[in-house]
Amino acid sequence: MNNLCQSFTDKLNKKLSSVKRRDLYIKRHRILRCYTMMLSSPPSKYQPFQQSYNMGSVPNGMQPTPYMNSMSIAAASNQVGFNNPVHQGYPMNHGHPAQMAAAAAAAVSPAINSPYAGMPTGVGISPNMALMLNRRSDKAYRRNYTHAKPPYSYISLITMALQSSQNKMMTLSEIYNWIMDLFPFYRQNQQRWQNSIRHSLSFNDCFVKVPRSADKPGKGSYWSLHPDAGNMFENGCYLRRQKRFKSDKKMKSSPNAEPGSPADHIGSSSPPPSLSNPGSVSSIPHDMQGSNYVDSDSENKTPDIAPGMSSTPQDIRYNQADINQGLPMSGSVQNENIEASSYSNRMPNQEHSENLLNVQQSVSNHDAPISADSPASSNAMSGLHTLTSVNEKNIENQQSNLPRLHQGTSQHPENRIGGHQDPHHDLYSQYAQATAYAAAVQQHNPFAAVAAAHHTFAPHPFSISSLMNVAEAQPQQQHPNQQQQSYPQAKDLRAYHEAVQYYNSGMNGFGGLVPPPINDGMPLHCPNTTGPPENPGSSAVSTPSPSSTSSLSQYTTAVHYPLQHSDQQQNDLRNVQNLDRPEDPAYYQGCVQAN
DNA sequence: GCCTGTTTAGGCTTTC
DNA sequence: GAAAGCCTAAACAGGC
Repeated sequence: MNNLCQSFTDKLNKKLSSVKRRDLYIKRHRILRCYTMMLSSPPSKYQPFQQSYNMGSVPNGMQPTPYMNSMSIAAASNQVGFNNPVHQGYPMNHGHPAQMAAAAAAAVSPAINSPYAGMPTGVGISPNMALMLNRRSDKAYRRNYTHAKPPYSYISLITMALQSSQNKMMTLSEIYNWIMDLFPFYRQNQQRWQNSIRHSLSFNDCFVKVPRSADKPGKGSYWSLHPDAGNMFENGCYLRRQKRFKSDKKMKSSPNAEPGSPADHIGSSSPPPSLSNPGSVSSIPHDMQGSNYVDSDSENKTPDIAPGMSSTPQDIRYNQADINQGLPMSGSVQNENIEASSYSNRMPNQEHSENLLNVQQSVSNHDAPISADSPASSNAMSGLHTLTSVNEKNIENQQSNLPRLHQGTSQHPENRIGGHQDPHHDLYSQYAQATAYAAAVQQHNPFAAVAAAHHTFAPHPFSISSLMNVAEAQPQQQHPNQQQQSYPQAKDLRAYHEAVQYYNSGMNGFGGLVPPPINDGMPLHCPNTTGPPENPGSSAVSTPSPSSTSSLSQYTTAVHYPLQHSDQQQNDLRNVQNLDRPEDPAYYQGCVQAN
C-alpha cells in the first residue's frame, strides 16, 4: 500500500513537474516570441534611444568615469531595468555607489526592490530576458533607461518646465535645472543640449521673452509660453507637437489684452504682475486645456462649461488670464480683486469666470477656514449657485459623450493615440471631473467644488501633471552622508519610464510593437473582469492617485489599447501575447502581477 | 570669462 | 519628393 502510494505520489510529482516545465516553457516561448517580434523591426534612427550611449563604451569622446564603470558593472549584471543609480550624489533610490551591488542584484527581483515596485507595466526584466537581449549584437539594447534620452523634444521639455512653474515663466537657468532635475540624461553633455534649448527658445515663436522686473534684478529674462501656443501638445502628451506654432508677428498686445495681462508684458519693460507676486497665479490644469473632443463649432457658442473644462484655447486663456489677474491663491480673501479683473473687451463667459473667481477667492486660503456664516462663504456659495445650472448641463453633455469610451477601436484621426489624441482619457477624465464638481455643488461645498474644478482626473500619463504628481507622491530619501545637492529633490522617473515604454511601444507611430506586459518574466494577471461600469454616472468615478495601481493600470490600458493598429497588427499582437484580453480599458483596472 | 540670446546652417526622420 | 518638425553645431553679440 505504501509502495502504491509512493508510486502514485512519484507519478503525480513527475506529472506536476512536467506540467510546470511545460507551462514554464510556454511562458518563455511566448515571451521570446513577443520580444523577437518586438526587436525584429529595426529601430528608427530617429528614436532618441539610439543617441544614448551604450554601456561599457565611451560616447562622443567623453572620458570614462567611475560612474560609467559602474554602469558597465550593472550591465554585466544583466541589469536592463531601472534600478541603476542615476548618479553619485543624486538622491535617487539606490543612488549611493555602495548600493550598486544591491541594485544590480535587485534587477532580478524588481517587483520587490525596485523603486518602481508595483508598476504593472513591465519595467523589470528577468535574467533570461536580459540574457536574450544581451545576445543581440546591437548594443543599443543594453542601455540603461535611466540614462536614455527622454522621448520628449526640447520644445516639449521647455513647455513642461514652463507649465510646471508657478508663474508659468522661468529663467533660462531655471529651465536648465528643471530639466536636469527631472531627467538625469541631461546632467551630462550640458553644453550640447543647453545650446539647443537656447536655440529652441529663440527660434520658436511659442516661447516669448518676458523682461525682468525692477525689483527682481538678475541675469537673463524670463521665458514664458505664448498664450496662443497653449494647445501645441493637444491633450497634454508631450512626446511631439502636432503642429508647430507660428506667430504672424512677435507677440504684441492683443486686442483683448488688458494692461497687466501676460500678453501685454511681452516685449514691454514693465513687469507682469506675477513677477512681483509670485504666488498669484493659478492655473487651469494643462491636461484639460487641450481637450478637444468638443465639437469644433463650440467656439461660437456660449460655453456651457465647468471651471477648467473649457473647450477652446480662447476660453482657457480668458479663464486663466482672469484668474491670473485677480485671484490670490495664497493669502487672505480679497474681494476687491474681482474688480481688478474687469476687462474692456468682455468675452461671453466672463460672468462664468467671475463666478469661478468668486468661489475660488473665497476658498483659496486653506490656512484660514471660512465659516459658514462668513461673508466669504456667502460669496463663495453665491458664485457656486450661479455655476450650478451651467454645470448640470455640462454634466449631461459629458454623459452623452461617455459611451464613446467603450466603443472600441476608432480610426478617426483625432482618436489616434499616435496623434497624441486619447479621447478615452479625455472623456473619462472630464466626466470624472464634472461628476465630482456636481457632487460638490450639490453638497454646497465650495471647497470641494473648486478642488474638483481644478483637479486633473487621470491626467495624460506623460503630461507634466503626471510627471510632477508622481514625483511628489514618492519623496526621495537622501543618504545621511550625502551632501546637499544642487537638485533639491530628484524626481521619480516612473512617468518618464512609462513614457519611454510608450514611445517604444509603437503606439505613437514610431514603429515597433507593443511590448508584452511582463514583469520579471511573468505575465500580468488581471483579476478584474467586471468590465466597464454599467452606470458611468454612478459613484464609480474615482480619483486615483497618479501613482496608484489604478492610475498606472489606466496607463497600461492606454499603451496596450490597439487603437491605431490595423486588424492584422492587432491579430498579430494577440497571437504574440496570446492573451485574448478584452479591449475594454476597464478590464485592466486593478491589474496586479501574477505570482 | 561666462552666461544669455540670436541667427544660420546642415542633417535626420516623419508625414503628406 | 517636398514639407514639416526636430536636433546639433557654430558664430556672434551683448550683458553681468
